[in-house]
Amino acid sequence: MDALELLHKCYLCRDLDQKELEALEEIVAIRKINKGEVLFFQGDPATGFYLLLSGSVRVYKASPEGKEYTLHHIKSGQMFAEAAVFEGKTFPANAVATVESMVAFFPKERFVRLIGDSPQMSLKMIAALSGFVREFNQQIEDLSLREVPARLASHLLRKAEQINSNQFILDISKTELARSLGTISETLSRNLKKLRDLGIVEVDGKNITILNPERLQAVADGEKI
Amino acid sequence: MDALELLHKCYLCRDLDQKELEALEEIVAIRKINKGEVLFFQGDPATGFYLLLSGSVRVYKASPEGKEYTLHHIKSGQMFAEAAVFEGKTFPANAVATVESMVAFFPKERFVRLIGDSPQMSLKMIAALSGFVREFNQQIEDLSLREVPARLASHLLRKAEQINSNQFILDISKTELARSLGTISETLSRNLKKLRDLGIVEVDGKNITILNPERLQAVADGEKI
DNA sequence: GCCGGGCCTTGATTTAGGTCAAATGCGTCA
DNA sequence: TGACGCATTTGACCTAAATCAAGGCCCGGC
Repeated sequence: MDALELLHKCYLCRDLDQKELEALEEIVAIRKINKGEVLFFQGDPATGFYLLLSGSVRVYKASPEGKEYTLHHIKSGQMFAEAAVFEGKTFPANAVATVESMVAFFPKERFVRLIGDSPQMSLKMIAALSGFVREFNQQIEDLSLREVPARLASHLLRKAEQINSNQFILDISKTELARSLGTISETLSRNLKKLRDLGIVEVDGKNITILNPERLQAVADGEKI
Repeated sequence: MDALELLHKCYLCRDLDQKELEALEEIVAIRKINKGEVLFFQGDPATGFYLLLSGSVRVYKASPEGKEYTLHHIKSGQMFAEAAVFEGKTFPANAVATVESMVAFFPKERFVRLIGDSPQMSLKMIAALSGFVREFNQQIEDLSLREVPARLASHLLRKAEQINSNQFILDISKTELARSLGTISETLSRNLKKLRDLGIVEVDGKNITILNPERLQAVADGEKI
């Protein structure tokens, strides 16, 4: 599928009329990024926002000491760095392609002019930003109030719910999962082991089976393991 | 000053034309809340959003174990729970008045109908949500990558910058400051003591003086104390 | 096949920060 | 003014999770 076709199918573009679509296409810049290529670093001037057409992008924070926390794993069709367009002059995180990817880039000023004339697009941005706020909200709750086992349990339950099956395959490495749970691989490994020893989950490489969803939910709710 | 007057002066209403203003006034519900009164609990159905006209509101999360984390201290003129209007069916946090306050309440459905017709108001909501995203972003960075001394140092430096003076008075209790830094009062007390012992700050009750901004900045940047 | 470099796991140890407990201070309201 | 209650401080202790270190495993490239 070619890039423009992908663009048309994504949430931002659906329901737009021909005129709006053309205006969008006029300002968009589409480009390929290789695996490992960096789209922007934290602190870079925020010149616009992105929409991922294909591939996968990791958005993460890094501390001077080398610690990392993954804010999002962007999947195709999703926007990222939208907030940077309306607020702030610099990107608040780093973004790197984890596989070869295609991105659409929308320059800040030209896009802001566009949405002033398009209530439809304003509402889409509002929806996207609200989604972000909700997601961040959950992350703050996890980081400030919940411990690692609870965060891990929630993540597994959410994965299972998404595909509606108690058996699934992790789509990221365990090291990377640890980073998105706000911990490190060793701690994740130990917690998975505990869940395994208790007969709550079965772990075989990236293959996860939830054997006891009720117990796992209890762990997610804060029960000590 | 009466409530409607306060409403007109706030960010949401500035720059609106007469028609938009009247439409807003039509749907708004203004009410007084006493000190300690709860506006909503986490999990309550999100029926609309609020704008604080006067007083002060604390928005916070609480865990089943009794731990609390303060997301925001809302000051007059600020909106809160806006994201709940566009996303999600329930409030993601609790809100309580810390002093007697006046709030304007905008019911969800009627407000969403309004902004569909008002690009001006859409842009304001986008700006407000972007601001939230930026703030949350910072909180996530603090919680996931930075330690308590660094968070405390940043907070003090920010306060000083706001009023452009190295001497200021805390507008909240230390217990409450601890909750908004993602820690507890004992830990905050110990860290303040360390900063005091190092001659970096002077603390006299709620009265704070930054004696050595450079050292304090170094602590904010992660230097061990 | 076999070599090398990631991952992943596991153990030993350290440490930041939370918990518990007690003492002190301070403001408010009767 | 006195007493109660709440905030704050400080000390002793505990615990979750990070760090440090060592092996094992898997996978791709030669």
